[in-house]
Amino acid sequence: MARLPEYLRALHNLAEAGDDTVSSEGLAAAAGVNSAKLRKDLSHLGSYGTRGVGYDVALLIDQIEFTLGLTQRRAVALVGVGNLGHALAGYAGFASRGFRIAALFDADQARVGEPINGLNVRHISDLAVVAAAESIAIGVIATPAAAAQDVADALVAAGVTSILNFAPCVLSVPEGVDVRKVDLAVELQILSFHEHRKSSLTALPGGLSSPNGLAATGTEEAVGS
Amino acid sequence: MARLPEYLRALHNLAEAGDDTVSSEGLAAAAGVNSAKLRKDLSHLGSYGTRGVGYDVALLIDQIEFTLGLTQRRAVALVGVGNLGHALAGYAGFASRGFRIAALFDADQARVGEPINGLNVRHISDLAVVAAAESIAIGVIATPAAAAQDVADALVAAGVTSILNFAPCVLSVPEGVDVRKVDLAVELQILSFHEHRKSSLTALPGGLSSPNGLAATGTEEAVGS
DNA sequence: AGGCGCTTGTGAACCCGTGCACAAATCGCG
DNA sequence: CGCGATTTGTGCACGGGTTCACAAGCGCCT
Ligand SMILES: NC(=O)c1ccc[n+]([C@@H]2O[C@H](COP(=O)([O-])OP(=O)(O)OC[C@H]3O[C@@H](n4cnc5c(N)ncnc54)[C@H](O)[C@@H]3O)[C@@H](O)[C@H]2O)c1
Ligand SMILES: NC(=O)c1ccc[n+]([C@@H]2O[C@H](COP(=O)([O-])OP(=O)(O)OC[C@H]3O[C@@H](n4cnc5c(N)ncnc54)[C@H](O)[C@@H]3O)[C@@H](O)[C@H]2O)c1
Repeated sequence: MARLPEYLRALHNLAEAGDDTVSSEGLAAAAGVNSAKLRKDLSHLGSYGTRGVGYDVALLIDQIEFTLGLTQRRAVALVGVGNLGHALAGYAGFASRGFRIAALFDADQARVGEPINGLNVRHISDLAVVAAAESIAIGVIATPAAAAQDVADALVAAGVTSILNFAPCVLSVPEGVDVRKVDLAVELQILSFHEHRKSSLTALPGGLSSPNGLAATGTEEAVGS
Repeated sequence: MARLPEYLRALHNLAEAGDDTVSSEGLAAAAGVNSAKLRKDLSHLGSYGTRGVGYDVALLIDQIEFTLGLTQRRAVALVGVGNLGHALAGYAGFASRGFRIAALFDADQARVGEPINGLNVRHISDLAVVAAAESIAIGVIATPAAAAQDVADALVAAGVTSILNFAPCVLSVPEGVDVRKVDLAVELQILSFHEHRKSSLTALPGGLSSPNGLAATGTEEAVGS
């Protein structure tokens, strides 16, 4: 499930706080989900808590990390060392969550050779050999949208089977390759939609009729203090 | 629906390409979704295409932009001008998608006053007055996780009712405030899970038994060339 | 040792999103 | 003017995710 990383983060927080066991209720609150959902998710991966007491934090962390394939530190390639690429390359949060940025690539010769965070930017033409040498299976695209498809093709040709795409465009990849897209403008537009809905609602204080029957789903967070 | 922004982006691309009308099939392909789903989405917002011909691109853009509340250019506040915050502040994609970064905030006095992209960083204590003056309803949090809840509280107190959170933590906000979270490490971990699943599958070539019954949903992209 | 309270695991109902398939409608052309 | 090609809009069934609710199991305290 896509919620396992959230559980994992919450568990690490609990482990740092010194907790040894957690109840499903407590972990659900820390991860911001329903407790029944969490129990069902955890049961699906065969992890057994002990009734009456809860889950063993350290054991559960191991279970989830194994399920997510984080027992090995995975190497990722970052393509496009521009505005966003710099921030990503300098981000310490990846290393602490099971990943190692193994190589940086760019098409701009002026950027090639630039050292970032102890790593030198390499030219995109080196992608294939470096990916093979470092056994890179995950690629991150932080190039303009116009170049994203070409980069994706190059990544796939280099043996990458999972791609995280920051460019606002749809990628077409062969079967067996997974793509996840992160589009920040889309996130803001969804928030804007909520703003629009809210202001329409306050304009009609009785709430007689909502402006439409739409409901945005996804990464939504249920409110509540 | 959360897919409207995707449709909008695809429509803008089509408009730039000079197309006047689109079939649901064509737009669905450009947005990477099923055509029936797209038609149902569009029918939900009352937009009427003409049968036998398709949808009017310009009209549909207006319809979707109205539904998303993008008729007015919305002002957003960005809090935390660090590694990631710099990239966001310098990103041109927000302006072209209906948003205006109206103010930058940070707690670090060394950063206050720094000009970024024609905007000066202000101290977080100015948030309330600036938000009121600029009528800011959307806030972006790009601070460390430890500070995120405090920043969220300050944003809410300043009248912000929608928050985009980049810090890896759950925020608790009062009812009526919407929060969307973007966690890049989570995205990578989901990809890692897919990698793990794929490698387990190839290890058992017959595919007799999948390692578990999990299926990650969400921003997934259906493969296919 | 036995009972009691707490927590997990899960059965089942429910709800919603998804996709198929088709009727209705519109345009272009003869 | 009428017909066929094309495309929208939608009824309906299916599947999966979500939630409630409760039985089963475990530890602790007496
Ligand atoms: N900066 C942000 O905060 C932000 C936010 C959301 C989305 N994005 C998206 O992320 C992408 C990158 O944004 P940015 O602001 O970093 O842009 P940028 O122009 O600063 O950086 C793009 C980099 O990609 C490199 N590049 C171009 N073509 C390439 C190719 N074929 N192969 C390899 N490298 C290539 C360029 O040399 C440049 O260094 C864009 O698609 C943008 O829409 C950025
Ligand atoms: N850099 C990335 O690529 C990246 C990727 C994913 C997630 N993130 C997350 O984004 C957040 C920011 O990352 P970063 O790399 O930019 O960190 P950073 O340390 O470079 O920047 C954080 C900024 O927030 C400011 N800040 C701290 N406390 C504040 C407060 N109370 N009010 C206002 N400002 C405050 C700091 O002064 C600093 O300028 C982190 O939570 C990180 O986990 C970053």
